[in-house]
Amino acid sequence: MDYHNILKKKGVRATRARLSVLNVLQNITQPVDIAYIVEAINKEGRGCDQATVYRCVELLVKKGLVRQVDFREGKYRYELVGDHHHHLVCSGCGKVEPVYDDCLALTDTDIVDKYSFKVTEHHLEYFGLCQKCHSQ
Amino acid sequence: MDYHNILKKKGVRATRARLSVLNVLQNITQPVDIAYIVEAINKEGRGCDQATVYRCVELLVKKGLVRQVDFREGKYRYELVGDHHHHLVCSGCGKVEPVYDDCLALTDTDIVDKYSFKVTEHHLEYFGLCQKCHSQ
DNA sequence: GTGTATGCAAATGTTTTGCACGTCC
DNA sequence: GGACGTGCAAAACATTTGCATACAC
Repeated sequence: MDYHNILKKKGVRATRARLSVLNVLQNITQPVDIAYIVEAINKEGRGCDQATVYRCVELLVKKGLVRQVDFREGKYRYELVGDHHHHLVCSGCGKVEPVYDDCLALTDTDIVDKYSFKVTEHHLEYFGLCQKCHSQ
Repeated sequence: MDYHNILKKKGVRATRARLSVLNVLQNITQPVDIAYIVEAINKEGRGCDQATVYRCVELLVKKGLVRQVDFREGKYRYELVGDHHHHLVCSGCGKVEPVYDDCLALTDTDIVDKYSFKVTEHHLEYFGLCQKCHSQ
């Protein structure tokens, strides 16, 4: 909850820009792109340059606080790591629904055992049509 | 095997550029980017513009012959669809290993049932360190 | 021959970088 | 005070687009 302390614990400075980025990501219901973050920060008082936002999210991803997501749009989106989940992305209307189920049969640990490959993360997204778009 | 006929069956023209792209992708062991495809085509005689390659892969992906892959590099890679598999991507040396196991516990069909969401495709990649990079 | 694909060049969109100045601790 | 972060502007890179010409069928 207290991002100031969380950042300190991670060994990095708790700057205004980083706190702003985390604060924006705390209030979203689905992954957002850099432009969204910049705009959101600008709305709440003193703004922030987009180069800074790029540098912030890069750091936050590296520190494991933020997850980078790819919806095949030619740009990345970001969300707080929080609880582990995947996404259902509708190709019709763009709606994004989180999936909290345990989706993987071959877990990260299985892969370590079978392939001698130490998995640090995996990315899984489902693409298709939501009920509304499918029935049209 | 005969891409000329495969393209015809898909209802699109079997042009030199499309056949070249498919031919390049037939000879790779891991997903490659657009620049690689352009260069490979240029090496084998009459070349091909990169705009054309972009247009070709877009069509081939749409027709289900080519798969677009994202290794979090800020650009996409492509490979023939062939048999379904996922990837282990080493963050250390960039090595890519295919995984032919059935990785998903929550299949596309399960999702249709549980979430009323018609899955057309899913993207799954594992990131981490290969044995060599991990032991260093 | 006709409709579609391609080449070329320019434009667009995303992300990165260099450097002077500001801020965190 | 000193190291590190930020703003600004420019650059780099991936991808897309408009239009005249070439090609597939």
